[in-house]
This record gives sequence, C-alpha cells and structure tokens, in this order.
Amino acid sequence: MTRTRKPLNRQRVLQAAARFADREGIAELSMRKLASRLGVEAMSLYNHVKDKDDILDGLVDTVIAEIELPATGAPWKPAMRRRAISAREMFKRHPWAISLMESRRNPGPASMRYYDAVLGCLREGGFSIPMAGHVFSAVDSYIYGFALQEQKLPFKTSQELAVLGDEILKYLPVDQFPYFHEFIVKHALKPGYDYGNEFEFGLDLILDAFESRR
Amino acid sequence: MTRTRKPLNRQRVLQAAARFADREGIAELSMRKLASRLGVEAMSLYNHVKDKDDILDGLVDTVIAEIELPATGAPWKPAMRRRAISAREMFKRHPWAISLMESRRNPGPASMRYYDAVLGCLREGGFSIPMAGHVFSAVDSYIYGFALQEQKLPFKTSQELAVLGDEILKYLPVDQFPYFHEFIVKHALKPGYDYGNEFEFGLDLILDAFESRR
DNA sequence: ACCTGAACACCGTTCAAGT
DNA sequence: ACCTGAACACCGTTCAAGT
Repeated sequence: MTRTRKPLNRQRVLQAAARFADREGIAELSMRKLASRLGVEAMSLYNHVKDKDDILDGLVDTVIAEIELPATGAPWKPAMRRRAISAREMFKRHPWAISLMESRRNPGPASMRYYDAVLGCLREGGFSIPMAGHVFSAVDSYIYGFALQEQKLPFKTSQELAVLGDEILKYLPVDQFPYFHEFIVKHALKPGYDYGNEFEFGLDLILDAFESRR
Repeated sequence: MTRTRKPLNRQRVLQAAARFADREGIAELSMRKLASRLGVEAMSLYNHVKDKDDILDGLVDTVIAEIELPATGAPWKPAMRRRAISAREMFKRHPWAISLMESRRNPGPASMRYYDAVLGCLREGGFSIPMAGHVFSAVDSYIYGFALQEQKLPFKTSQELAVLGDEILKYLPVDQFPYFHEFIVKHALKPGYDYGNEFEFGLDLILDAFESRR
C-alpha cells in the first residue's frame, strides 16, 4: 500500500514549526517531533531546511511578516501606532517569538520589508534621517521590551492576581518591600487592573514626545 | 592521593555558571560542562541546585543584583536615569541575560528588591501609585527592548558596518528598499555612527515626558 | 529528488552504590 | 553529607542506502 502525500517544502516545514511552537512552546520543538507531526522522519527535514537554526531564522521572518506594515505616505503617528499594536498582538499570538528575536541575527526578507516600511513612513512623515532613527529605535525597543515584560509577569490582571492572592502576599512582607506591597494591595489587586493597558499609555507617551520634536 | 577542595555550594555553582555563560554563551551551558569546570561530575550539581531550571532562575537573580538600585528619597529623574544606564551595562556584560529574563517567571530576592527600590524612588519622587506603575512599565520595557535590539544588530558602529560594507549593500537594492538603503548609506555608514548612542536619547525622551506629567 | 535506518556525539536526570 | 558510574530517554546531524 502506498500513501500519497503532499511533498514537503520549506514553507510547509516552517508553518508546521510555528503551529507546534504555538501549542507546545518553543522549548519542546525538536527536529524529531516536528518531523513526526509532518508524518516523516527527522532526517527528511534536512532536504528542505539547512538545519534547526535555519528553521528558527525562518520562524522569526514568518512572524515578522504578520505585523501590519505602516503605509508610506500615511500620517506617521496613527501609522506607527497601528503597527506597534499589531506587533504586540503578534507577540501575544506567538509568545515564543520574543525569545527567538533575541537569538537570531540574520534578517529575512519580511524583516527587511518591515525596516524599510517603518523608515519610509517616518521619512515621508517629515522626520530627518537621524530623527527617523531615533523614533525607530525608541518605539521598537518599547514594543519588544513590553512584550518581554508582559510574558514574564506571573499575573496580568487583578483576577489572576487574586487567585494567587494571599500566596503572593506571604512572599511580600510589608516591612521588607513596603512599596512593592503597596503597589500590589492598593493598585494591582483592585478590580479592573490589567497590565496590558500599560502598553498604549507608554506608546502614546513616546509618540507624543516625538511629535513635539519633529 | 587525596585532593582537598573547597566543597561546592549553590552560590559557587551559580558564579561558575555565569562565568561560563559570559565566555561560551548560554547555549553552550550544560550540566556536564559546568560540572567539569568545577572539577566534579554532573550528578554532583544536583546536591546544590534542584535542576537546570533552578540554575537559570538563579542566574537571572544574580545579574539583577548587579543593577544599581535607585536610592529612595533621591531625586527621581537622575536616579531612574542611573539605574537604567546601569541595567543596560549589565546586559552588555552578560548578553545572555536578556534571553533568560524572558523565559524565567520566578522572581528571586534580588528582583524583589529591585522592584521595591524602583517603586519607592518614584513614590517618594511624587508620583501617584498608578503613575509610578506607568513609569516603571515604560522605562523597563524600553531598557529590555533596547538591550534586545542592540544584541540583535549585526553591526553597532559605522566601523563595524564598513567592514561588512559592500556585502550588506548587495542585499539592500535601492529600488526594493529605498528608505533602508538611504538610512545605511547616508547615516549609519557615516563615521561616528554608533547605535549605542540611541539609548540615552530615547531614555531622556521618556523621562522628560513623565516629568511634565508628574 | 526525496526519504530512511543506523550511527555518532551529545543532552538532563534518576538511582543505587560508594566514601 | 557529598560524590559517582551506569543507565534511561532524549537531542541534532551525517552518511550511505534505498525508492
């Protein structure tokens, strides 16, 4: 009995790798498991990608491609705002992406298009070259760092925090950590607290500051 | 022949792990290699740490402890500025730290002290609790994200870029990436360009913005 | 052209056995 | 109390052999 199957290719390998990482986490991703997900042996993957590093580089470019590009010629501020929010949503969908960004140094085509579109939007929006560099650096640093912090937090909302509740206060003696204790009790535990809301506050603060310096 | 040697302990294991990561990179760190660096077999490490995750958690706390804490009661702005610069220098010393921050979720004592000191400096500096939360979130996001970007860059200065030189321009056709091309040729390749200088620009932009909203 | 079995040099971790 | 040898269940990658 012969089974027919779609032949593999680089793109199908990368798509499967992204799905796997979404579900199981990037730490679980191995050549053997990925291959078995594709109904094939690990060694077969090497016909379509160079090695595991190549897969990881490819994954970074795949997720960068999901970020909404700012339109060149559109008003720079709402355009930057939208692509920042779009980037953050991508990091929420693929929590493993942030750790991959860090370790990968080879930009793929989607990353190149991203860089060009952001710089283009800023240049056409009236920023000098050095100033466009400042905006790019500050805004992207903020996006990546926020995504990293959001992921690192053991809780995101007052509800999640309330579940930990007394547990967490035990590790937070008021005499040793008075300000941290105050922050948790008087602020983060209050209904409606959601760390995620901080994102747009900081983003708008940065964008406003650049607007007045343009 | 019996060799006497200092008995191991958790702290010595963590110190050796940090030195190893500084020299060889975090990806190279294995229980076996670390043990051999300490003149012992891998299994011995399990007498002093729970497992490899415990070492990684410990490493995060070790490097956080290297960040200069803002003094409570000191003027908030220079204090925030100094600790931000101190944090960035720590990430330069330990490039592997940023990737570890991402994956670790259990804050150790040094991280707790850090949170408390930063919040304390802001509260005593006249910020309301929610505003202190805004500052903390924005500034720390910026620090982590900048460290991540700096590490991801294939070049940091115009000199390093000049070495890549034509190599890089080959992958950057002007018709396909006009703005990126412009940025590299007219700005980043100019003598004196150093991406590291962006750090304080963005930092001061954020601090100034918060000052006017305090 | 694509896939595979066997092999190599690694991992983290456990467990019983040593001192 | 601390260290170790052997073992287990994994890794990524190569190579020659299959179709």
